Amino acid sequence: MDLDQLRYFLKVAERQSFTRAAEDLALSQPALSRSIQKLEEELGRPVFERKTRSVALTDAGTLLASRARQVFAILADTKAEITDDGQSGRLRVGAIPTIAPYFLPQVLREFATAFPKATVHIHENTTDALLKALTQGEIDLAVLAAPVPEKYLEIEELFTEELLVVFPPEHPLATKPSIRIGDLEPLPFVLLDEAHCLCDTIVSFCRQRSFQPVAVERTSQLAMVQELVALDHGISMIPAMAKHRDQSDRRVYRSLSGRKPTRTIAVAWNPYRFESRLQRSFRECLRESPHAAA
Amino acid sequence: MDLDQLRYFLKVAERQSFTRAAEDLALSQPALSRSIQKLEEELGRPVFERKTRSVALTDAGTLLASRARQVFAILADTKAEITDDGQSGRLRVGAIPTIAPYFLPQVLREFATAFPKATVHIHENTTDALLKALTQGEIDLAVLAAPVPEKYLEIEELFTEELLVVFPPEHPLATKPSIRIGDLEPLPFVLLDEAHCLCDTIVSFCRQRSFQPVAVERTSQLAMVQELVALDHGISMIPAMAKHRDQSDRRVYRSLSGRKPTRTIAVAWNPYRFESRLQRSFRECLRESPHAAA
DNA sequence: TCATTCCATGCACGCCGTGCATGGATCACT
DNA sequence: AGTGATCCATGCACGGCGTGCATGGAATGA
Repeated sequence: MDLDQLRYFLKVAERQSFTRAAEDLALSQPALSRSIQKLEEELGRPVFERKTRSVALTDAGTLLASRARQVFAILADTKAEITDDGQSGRLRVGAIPTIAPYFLPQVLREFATAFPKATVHIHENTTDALLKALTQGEIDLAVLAAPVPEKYLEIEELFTEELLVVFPPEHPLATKPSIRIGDLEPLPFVLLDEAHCLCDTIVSFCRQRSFQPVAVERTSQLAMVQELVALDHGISMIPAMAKHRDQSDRRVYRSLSGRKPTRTIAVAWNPYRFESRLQRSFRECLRESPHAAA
Repeated sequence: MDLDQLRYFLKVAERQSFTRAAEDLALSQPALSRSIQKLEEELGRPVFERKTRSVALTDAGTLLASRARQVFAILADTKAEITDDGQSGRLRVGAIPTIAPYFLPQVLREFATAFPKATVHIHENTTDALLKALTQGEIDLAVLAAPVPEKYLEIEELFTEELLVVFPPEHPLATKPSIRIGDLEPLPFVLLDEAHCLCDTIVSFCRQRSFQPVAVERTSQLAMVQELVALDHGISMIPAMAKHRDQSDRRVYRSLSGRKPTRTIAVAWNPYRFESRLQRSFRECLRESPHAAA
């Protein structure tokens, strides 16, 4: 039994194909076949059921996969723990798209100043993908919006920010001394794709006020929402942190009167993995960021 | 990082010497040195502190050793679990010397009949050594005398047997209609070495009756105690199971009147390791052995 | 029937771990 | 202080094992 064999094995299990796993592993398919054969020979029974178009784990394979993952987690954590000097190292930080460009840059700047020897990799993705990556140990931390629908993860709330109503300067709303949620009901909305949790937050806030916002357009990024609002395709709600970066006079941001829509930013990590001192320091940076005070 | 490297590393840690570890591993010392060097290179810091006459684990090495042992335990258990067909396989059974030859043979005979494809290895050693071997996963089961002074082990009591007084036929005790513990107080004893728990059992039984038995001779095995008793070097107490094998008329076995000395036979195993179906079957055999009924 | 998609096998190559010989450092003993 | 012993590190050459390339064999779909 060899760690390489186990690594290969896990990749085949993941891709459900020798050919595709071999590509991922930068290995030829025959070499991979042989490696798995050796493994099966040692175990005395096959770990994969070869089907015509793909391969599937046998019972033995399922057990082995679980244990192999455990072994790699132990080894990776041990290595991290031993090499952890609190100053240098690699940190893989995930963030959802509606947070990443508005909150992370300044945190990264501060962190890079405080820990010049450290390397930070940013993984921008949806909440679901980030949670999966956390669970599988592919990233160390994730910055996202609470609440997080995932047990087995550690969550720390950072701060709560307001969602502001945004519209072009010549919009009728601009003349109102105060804007209430009811005023928005007949208006068309520009919203993000449903994969984004910010969209859920906005829709559920409106629903609590007994109306379903009408989305005339959906885009995949907040910057595009802002542009479409400027073109008067509709109004929207935008996190306060995204307003700070908006220098354009083509958009007006206003706070709702009455109960205001908000979202809470949190950081999540996998408590079953070793937490490096660098990781702890990064969380410290997140907590102490000016945004948290704002 | 390589499993071979970790295996080598653990052996060096155990033997506290590259040279001796290399012998155990059937590897040249230079090859071993290089292997550890690679490991240390990957971890970024030494795992051994090279002293003039031996080597010692660094902090990093201590952590790595603990995790490496964990990894090997997982892999060994996984392999055992996958290849476990309930019929074939290897079982490593430990037993203390005062039990092994008197109780195990018939159990082994029954087990071999019921599971002809299985292989059983017997490790005869003292209680301490067996418990250590259990903890380190070097044996699967141990048959010994309760109580077992070890947490983290699973214990199942099998049966309790009497300790009989033994002496030569012409001994004055032979004429007594009944023998009480007080009658033994002035008599010289032949006892086992102190490493044997049976010795403790006998001494503590006597102490509860307020006397300390006088050992005129100590030997390392029960058969020798029996021979010395036949030569009238002294009397002794012998487990009932050791009487059954004794065909000689040079020794008389008698039960004490009043409260009788006993010992309880138990089987112990490591609950943190995978218990094979073979192992479970062997415990079954132990429970159902005729001795248990006697 | 033919093209396609997979995984397995035959064969030759090259890298990496290994053994042998030796160096360098530290003790123990006289 | 000198000498031999002990122990780990290094230089060098070899050989086994995993690998890539080319190809086979089986199942599938058009």
